[in-house]
Amino acid sequence: METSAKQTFQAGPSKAVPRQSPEVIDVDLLDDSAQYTEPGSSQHAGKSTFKLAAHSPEVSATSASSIPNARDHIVATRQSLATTTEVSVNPQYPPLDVDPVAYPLDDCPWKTTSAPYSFLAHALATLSGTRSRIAIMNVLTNALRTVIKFHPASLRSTLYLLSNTLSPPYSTVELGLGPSVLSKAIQDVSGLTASTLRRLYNSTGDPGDVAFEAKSTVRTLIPHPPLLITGVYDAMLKIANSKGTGAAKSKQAVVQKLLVAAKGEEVRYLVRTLSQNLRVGAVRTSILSALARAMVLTPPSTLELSSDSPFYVSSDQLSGIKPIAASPKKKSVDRARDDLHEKFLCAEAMVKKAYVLHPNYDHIADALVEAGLGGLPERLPLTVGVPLLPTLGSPARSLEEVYGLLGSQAFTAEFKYDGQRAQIHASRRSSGSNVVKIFSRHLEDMTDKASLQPLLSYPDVVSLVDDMLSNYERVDSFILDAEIVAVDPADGSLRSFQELSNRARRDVKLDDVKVTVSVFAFDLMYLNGDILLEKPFRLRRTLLRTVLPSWTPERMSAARLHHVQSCESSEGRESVEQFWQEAVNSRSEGLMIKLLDSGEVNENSREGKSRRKPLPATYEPDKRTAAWLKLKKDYVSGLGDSLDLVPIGAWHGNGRKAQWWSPILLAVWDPHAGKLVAVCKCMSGFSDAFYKELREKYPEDSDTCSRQPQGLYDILTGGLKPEVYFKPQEVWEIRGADVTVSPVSVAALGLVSAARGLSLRFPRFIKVREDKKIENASTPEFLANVYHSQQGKGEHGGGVDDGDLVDVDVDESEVEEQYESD
DNA sequence: GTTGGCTGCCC
DNA sequence: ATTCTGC
DNA sequence: GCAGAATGGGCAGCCAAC
Repeated sequence: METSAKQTFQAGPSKAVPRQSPEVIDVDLLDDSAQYTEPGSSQHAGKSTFKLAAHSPEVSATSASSIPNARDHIVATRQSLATTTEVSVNPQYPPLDVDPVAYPLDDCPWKTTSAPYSFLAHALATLSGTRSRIAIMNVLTNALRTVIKFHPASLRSTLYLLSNTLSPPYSTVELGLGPSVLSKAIQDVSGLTASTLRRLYNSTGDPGDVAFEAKSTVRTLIPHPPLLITGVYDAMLKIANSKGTGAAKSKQAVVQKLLVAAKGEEVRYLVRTLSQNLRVGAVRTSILSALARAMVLTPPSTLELSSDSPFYVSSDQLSGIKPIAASPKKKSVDRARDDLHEKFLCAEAMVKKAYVLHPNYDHIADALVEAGLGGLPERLPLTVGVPLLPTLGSPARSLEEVYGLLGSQAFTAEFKYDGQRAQIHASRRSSGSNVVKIFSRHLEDMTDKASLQPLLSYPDVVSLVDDMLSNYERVDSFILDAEIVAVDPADGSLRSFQELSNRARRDVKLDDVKVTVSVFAFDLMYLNGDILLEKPFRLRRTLLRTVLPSWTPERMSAARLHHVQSCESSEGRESVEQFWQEAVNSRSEGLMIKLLDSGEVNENSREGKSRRKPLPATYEPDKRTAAWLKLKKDYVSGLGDSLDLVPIGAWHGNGRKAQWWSPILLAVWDPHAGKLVAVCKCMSGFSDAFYKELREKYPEDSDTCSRQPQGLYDILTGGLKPEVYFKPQEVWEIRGADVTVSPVSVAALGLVSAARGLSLRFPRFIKVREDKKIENASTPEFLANVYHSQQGKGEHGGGVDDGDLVDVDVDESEVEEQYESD
């Protein structure tokens, strides 16, 4: 089998991309169905992935200048192919980006009964071609209308494929497929070598584009039946469900089957879907809005609608809407369009509300098809056992900013614990077996028994909740919001996030729990059958504190229930300032500031003019508003850990950063060894303009950027091997939240741990330190000192004395002293 | 049986 | 998680 | 201001390779 894979495309020395006229490879391979239906086949042995591909030394011929714009090149290639190959065989669909009022829906645009995948690929390709939100909404809306009208049974699969998910977040289905298997499959189907694919990948930054290019070199002799939307979705499920020995092979077999059957643009979006990075400018929110609009315009034919419905428009009304004027001189009055817009807004609110309370596309699709928009509240209620989307906090940079936004309105400042967000559901059952569920921030099920994935599982928290149900007589059911934190079993003092992550995550028995935790509850969304979301936070909190008081089980290592430590704004600004200091000096991330009663925000526009806008203190699923402000110490200048690091290498960026270096590898300066030692990668904080300059300062294969380290400095990278090395010549200020003990970094190796180096949590670029030379960059000792000062900050304060070490603006001479003192 | 790459999740 | 960008 | 995109460190668990 292996020998039949004639590789027409060698890892050629001078070609970055295949030539415009594709050569034909041995197609027998592709049409041999045994090739992709036998999971046991060993044909893939020895092939390497994109990542592992050994690059031939001749690659240097692929200089950036020989391909001024790789993206343009790809587009040109695609167009030239479109007239000659199977791309033109695809059905021609009507344009989707038109005003929905003008979109033709009289004739079914496909010949199959079930909706074909090519239609979805057509929609995705159109989405990719625009950044206009209006066009994106039009495409999504018209595509969904078409599916609803001509094959509503495909709606579920369409929603999952559009949103690039497989199942509700709280179910345990996952693809278990990464770039490794995907790239092997593309190799096998296209016959291209790993290094050719690797080079394509470097220039396009998108595995889907690579697959598209690779497949365009292949001509299939035997026509394949069209892929269907439901078929592709079912294949994804099949991939997800294959587990155990041989799983990788059978996943790859399914992928190859899909790739062989896919034509033209289908290939690109299939692979983007499989790599779980669709990148078409539309995710959940837009999809839900479009779904609502589609239902307004094109309700399923099975529904009986009353003419005065607040959601639907009659065809008479629709035909009364004028097309949008091409010249935007003045907007002509169009009552019918305004009315449609109103209905859109109303329907969008309904669909989004249904989703945030009950995030399940299966249930939404079924409810819409069977009962219409009006059926949503009843069919997707807030349910104990089904997670709702959590309220999110918006960042605040200082206490001044907090007071500026909230003025004199009552708020509470709560400790922001460094643990894991948990939404806890409980319901007492008379039969004895209670319903207890724990969900993560992204709504994954973390309850022990139900979880088949490697997630943190919390039998100790489940046991705590069972205790609560049996001991709190006024409580039958609740949903609460909390942070689970690792604690010292002896005194309950807080431990680090890293310790929490050390917990086993699967099939954990109560007695096996090694890291004790506390549950710090901070909100209550549901109690004894009452939905509390619309109640002000003050009331929710009072209920939480009175009905679910703290609880410490007998057993010392069991999970405990606490309420978060807080300080009220009514205690005065000084107390709040003091509480903030306490948070800074303890093992907490900072504060969460929460509005207690519904009020207003001050929105500071320029020149001191401030507008006030209503600010509810209700529980707002999936919203980031000023009602919850997170004040983290590492946001506040002068408080976070800030390091001066040297850029020493980089990787090729992906997607929108495909033409740039990203991420960048950063190093500390070790004056004793006279070496630069890699600490971490960084991709955040750079503006696009900075990326462009950087690409000019470090052009690929130049004297400042090459595949091997060059220049005067020795470089030590440990487990952080970049694709290219920069000539070390500048120093950047990099901020992080914490210094971490790292399995890959060798920076400060031996100073904190004999086997592990140090790295940085949440690294981001702040600015170039024009005033610093390599020799003035941060040292391993400095890194180790920052780490030690963090450790000093337990529950009991501490760390105040050595707090100087984490100051951003450490005096130049102080830094020098540190070097000397070692 | 052990090691190490891959994956998906937490922050 | 953080950050930047286009609409 | 929202929505989307690109990617950080680090962990356990799984599976393939040795």
